[in-house]
Formats: sequence, structure tokens, C-alpha cells
Amino acid sequence: MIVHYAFTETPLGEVLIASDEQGLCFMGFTEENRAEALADLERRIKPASLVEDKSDQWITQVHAWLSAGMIGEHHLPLSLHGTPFQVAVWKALLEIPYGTVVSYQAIARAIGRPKAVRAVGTAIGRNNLSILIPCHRVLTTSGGIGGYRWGIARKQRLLEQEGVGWKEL
DNA sequence: CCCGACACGGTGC
DNA sequence: GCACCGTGTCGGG
Repeated sequence: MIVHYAFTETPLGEVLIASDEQGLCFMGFTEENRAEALADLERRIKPASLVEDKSDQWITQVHAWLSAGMIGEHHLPLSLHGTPFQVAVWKALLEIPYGTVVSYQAIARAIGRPKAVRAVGTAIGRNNLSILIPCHRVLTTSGGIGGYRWGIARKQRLLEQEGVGWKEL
């Protein structure tokens, strides 16, 4: 499978973006280590033949959305690579409207596995499309910020930008 | 409020 | 089999 990729800047730091025939399949912060970001991409999306391509149609569209400030929904085609359970969780995340938040427990119920709360947390953390799949809109039932693969600070900034007040939940 | 203990389900080794 | 975990709940400081 051919996978196109490119690096680009966002308001929250540099990201590595990748897409395949179905759509965008990866977006992750490089954290100043492009080699590691690429290794991560290769681990998650395989088998894959990586080809750098900054003019890939979907990559340029994400770039445009990112440059515009990541305001509102993005409507970009996503290619979900994962176990059936993970894909179910990620699809549930895509149903969360811009500017609203839900709990890990609510996601567990939404996919019909009310007791798999912890596994849901793990699946959310393994989501390949940070920001594009709104994993930052999931908080703990007690209103706590919860975790974030790319650092709590980024999660807070994303929520703040969407106008979510988490201080008194 | 902040622990500690435990149940919980999916995943990787 | 076993040890992880972006959780939740309960009980005790």
C-alpha cells in the first residue's frame, strides 16, 4: 500500500501527516524528532511504502484547514487502521460535535460495551489521527481533564479554542 | 480535596 | 499467561 506523507506546521507544533487510497490515515506531532514520527507512522500503518508528497490532495486540504486555525469541523476523508474495537471507538469519537465534551464512560456505552471503559481509554490513546479525530473532547466523568497522548497542555488549548469551559464540570 | 485498592476489557509480548 | 493502561467507584485520611 502506497502512503503519502509530509511534515507541516500547526498552531500547536509540527505534525507528520499521511494518507492512503481511502483518505488521511495518520497525523501526529513530531515533537522535534521527525525520524521517530516516521517510525511511529510505519509501525501503525503497515505494510506501507512511504512516499513523501507535499502535494497529495488530502494532505494539502488538511494543511489548509490547519492554517485556517482548525476552526470547526473538517469534513476530510479518514482511513481508519486498527482493530474492530478501536475502529468502533474512533467512529464514536467522530460523532462528538465541535465544542462539546463527553466522558470515557459515555463512549463505552455508545459502542455497546459499558464496562470496557478502561479499554476505551487505551483505544483513544492509540488513535492515529490526533485532532482530526477529536480525542481531546473526552474527559473523566468527574470532570477531570483526563489524559492526552500529546500532553495535557495541548488538550487544554484545543478545548479552550472550541470554547469549552472545563473548570466547573 | 487527595490517596489506595480494586474491578474492568482489550492489546501486545 | 501476564502486565500494561488517556477509567470509575468506594472508602479513609
